[in-house]
Amino acid sequence: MKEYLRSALGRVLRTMKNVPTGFLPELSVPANPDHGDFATNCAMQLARHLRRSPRVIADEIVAAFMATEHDPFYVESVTIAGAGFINFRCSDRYLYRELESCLAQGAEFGRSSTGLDKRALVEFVSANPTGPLTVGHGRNAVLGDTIARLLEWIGYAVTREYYFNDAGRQMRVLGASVRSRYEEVIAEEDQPFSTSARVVQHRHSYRAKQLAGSKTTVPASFPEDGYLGSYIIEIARELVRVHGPDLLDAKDDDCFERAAKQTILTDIRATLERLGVSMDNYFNEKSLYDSGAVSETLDALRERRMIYERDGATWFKTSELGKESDTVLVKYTGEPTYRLPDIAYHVDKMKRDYDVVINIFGADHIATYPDILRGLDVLDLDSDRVEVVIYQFVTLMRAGEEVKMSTRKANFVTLDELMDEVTPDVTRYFFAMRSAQKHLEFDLNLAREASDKNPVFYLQYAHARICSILQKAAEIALVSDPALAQLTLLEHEAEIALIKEIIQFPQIVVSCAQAREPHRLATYLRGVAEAFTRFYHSCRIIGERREVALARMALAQATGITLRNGLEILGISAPERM
RNA sequence: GCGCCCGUAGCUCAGUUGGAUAGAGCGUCUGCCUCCGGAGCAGAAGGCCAGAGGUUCGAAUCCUCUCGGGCGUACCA
Repeated sequence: MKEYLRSALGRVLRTMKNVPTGFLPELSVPANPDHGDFATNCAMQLARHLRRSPRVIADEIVAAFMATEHDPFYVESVTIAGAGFINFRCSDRYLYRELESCLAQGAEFGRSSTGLDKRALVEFVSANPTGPLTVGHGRNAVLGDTIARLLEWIGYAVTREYYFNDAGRQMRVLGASVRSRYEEVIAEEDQPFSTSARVVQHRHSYRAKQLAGSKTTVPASFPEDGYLGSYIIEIARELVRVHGPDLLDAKDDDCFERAAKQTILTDIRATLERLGVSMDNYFNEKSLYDSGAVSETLDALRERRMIYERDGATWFKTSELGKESDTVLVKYTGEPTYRLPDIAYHVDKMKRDYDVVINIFGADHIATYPDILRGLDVLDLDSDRVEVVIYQFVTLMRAGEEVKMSTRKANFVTLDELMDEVTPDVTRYFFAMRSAQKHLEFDLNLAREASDKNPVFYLQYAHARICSILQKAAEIALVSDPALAQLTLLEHEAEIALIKEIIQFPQIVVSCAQAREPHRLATYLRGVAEAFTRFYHSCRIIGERREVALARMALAQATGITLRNGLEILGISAPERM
């Protein structure tokens, strides 16, 4: 419809005098449905250029349109309103055909081939295995996965990738933390009745002072910046269960580190799985060192004369590339900063030849990616293919107070805990329903206590109700069969409004995917569910004469298809009863 | 200091490439359950779209400045 109007208007405008070549008419959907289904402002835009009043120009355009381009299949009426808007109302026949198409496509309704034969890489979550995924990672995971699903729906072949680093100082601290807890568990088992002595001992330790006011206690051997979460104790207990006290003699923390990493990574995978996120690839930063990619990248940058040495460190001349200062790539210790492997990683991504490479980053990583792009530019790789979706932080509210989150300290809420409280469905909807660039306030008390107020239930409820109606109708021998339904019987205001809502779905999917904005889909689905409940309240199905009932059942079925497919993209279940 | 993001109803947020009377949910107030699922529906109240300039037929949307909030700005990851 939109395409037809666009090209028809384009042809009309080309026949008119003095219209600039290349002028394209814009089509929009009026906010007020009384104005029509589509509107164009082109008469107003041309007014200045043609030095005539917009209304006169609009008259001319409409006359020409009606004479040469008017197709009654699409357009029922054309009117001129306001300062010079041209409004088009589409014909019911067009609506019925689109509705038929929805019913025919079923589970495929909303899929398109806009991005056919294109490949996308979506890198997201990418948390290092030092602890369980937090609420913040949840937002990242939902955004990334939903964008991936949207792209798949418009035809892309998508790879979901998780980039992680299991080496370096943070992992050594992790290993030391586990060892300390391990020793603590062993000591407790030896002297099960001396726990009070242990607490006294901690009260005198430096760490205990730091922890004053917090419930967490740690053994004296605990690293100063160790990981305080209770999951460390769980890992230590498991090691005791399997190895007993044998590990007390271990000469370094390697075995503790390995055990921790393995457990945590497995847990992360399980958490993501529970959220409905399944990665295609876990990319280990270490492999970039093993393959030589890191040193190759450094050499390549050096060849372009963008590298120099100073104070024992290796610098990247980012000041020549629009940055205030240069950037260290290799520290004086000989150890690279994270930027170098990051660049090498993206070089690797570019070599894998994707049409688009999307990264999902929290706002705290905002400063990291420009360096990556600069690196790619220097190496003549097409950095335009790299896109970054930055999301703002999640503020967790508990009993009206903000909870500051840190993986190191114990007071974070894990993604698993969140899902325990509000279910994965609600978690996904909550994170998907808001624009990524807005801060997200997550009221735990509200989410926990008041599940009946959560908007996701509104969508699921509408779906369940549709299933229930169709089921009930079947019991009295009314079987929904789109092929037999006379859709022209759908003429109630609420029916037409619902049809118009439904048939927008494919276009919505395309625009959400292209804009990388899942929240607009959530907003749209809410509108579909609202239009359905309005229809439900003004139009009965069971009890109406057979033909009308069948037509309305077809409409209900189409609504169900739209809700189901939309929820599928959001990764949320569409239950048949609740 | 500099960079990025945000500022829309009491609260949390929508608002497509600039369009016609700025919209939802929650909360508040009115109605509506012999009726396909009331987790609902219909309606009311609530706004100088942070503020000031600019661009134009037309601005919540684009530009500049100011004020407020968040996040960065490491030889930490």
